[in-house]
Amino acid sequence: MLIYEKDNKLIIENVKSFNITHIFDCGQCFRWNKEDDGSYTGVVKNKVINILQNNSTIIFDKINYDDYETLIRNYFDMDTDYDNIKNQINVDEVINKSIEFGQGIRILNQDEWETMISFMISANNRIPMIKKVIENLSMSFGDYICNYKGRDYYAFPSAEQLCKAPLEKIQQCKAGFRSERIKEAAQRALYEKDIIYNLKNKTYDEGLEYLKTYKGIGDKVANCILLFSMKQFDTFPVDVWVRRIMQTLYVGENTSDKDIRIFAENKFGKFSGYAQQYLFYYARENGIGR
DNA sequence: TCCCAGGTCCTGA
DNA sequence: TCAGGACATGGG
Repeated sequence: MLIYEKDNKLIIENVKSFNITHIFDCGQCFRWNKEDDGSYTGVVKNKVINILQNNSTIIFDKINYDDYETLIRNYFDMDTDYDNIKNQINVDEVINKSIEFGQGIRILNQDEWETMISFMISANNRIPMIKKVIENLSMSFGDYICNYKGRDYYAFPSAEQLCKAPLEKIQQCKAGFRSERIKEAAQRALYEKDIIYNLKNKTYDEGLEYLKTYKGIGDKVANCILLFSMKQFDTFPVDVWVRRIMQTLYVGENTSDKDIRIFAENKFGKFSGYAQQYLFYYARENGIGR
């Protein structure tokens, strides 16, 4: 991997296991959108990031090496050995095919608070709608960042900002029945921010137990939060898509979500979360079980 | 009109 | 512990 700055861009050559379509379309994040030139633009913390890929070269617009060290490197999971992970979870033909199909997937290290609220919104919702609600919340309550390629960008609102927001205004963001849950979570997070940001240093069970004390966070959402923002990679969140592919290709049709999760965690081991992402992407892109 | 979406909560056995 | 319905919203 070769990293250098050129013309106000940061360029990384010879990246392996990195495909921006796989990364942004595998359902782990909701704030990235494709541009006409094939690049993706998104918001990470308080920064707008645009990323373009040509084969094994990735180009970040208006990013310098400092930004790479403080933000990009961790967010894009650049220090993880994906070959090793793929080898460890590649235990049969189904997962082998899925890994091949989504070879460029990476599990992003996202902000804990943003991930909590985002997956709270995901309950009984569609991905385009989830993205719209998050965008509405950011535009209504988040800090303005800048204009990029003709579009205004806003940071995801903090707990403080959502706490001040009247319930009706949250409802106007089309959050539906999740509006009160968001408001309640913000009120709690205001005083428990340290706990939330320290969960990655706790055990999986402690994290799960804590997250589920929030209204609107059940088993599935809690596991997504743990996987996508708290580095708990041994968990296997079961949603409709994962249920479909697992029931079709591994276990019986009437197997419960909990049993599917236990089956998968035993099968794929400490990197079950990565296996879940490959399977999710494969199932969704190929309509498995529909 | 009905069905469903990266589910959770509540209720009643 | 577990099944079944309600829940906002919008697209097919």
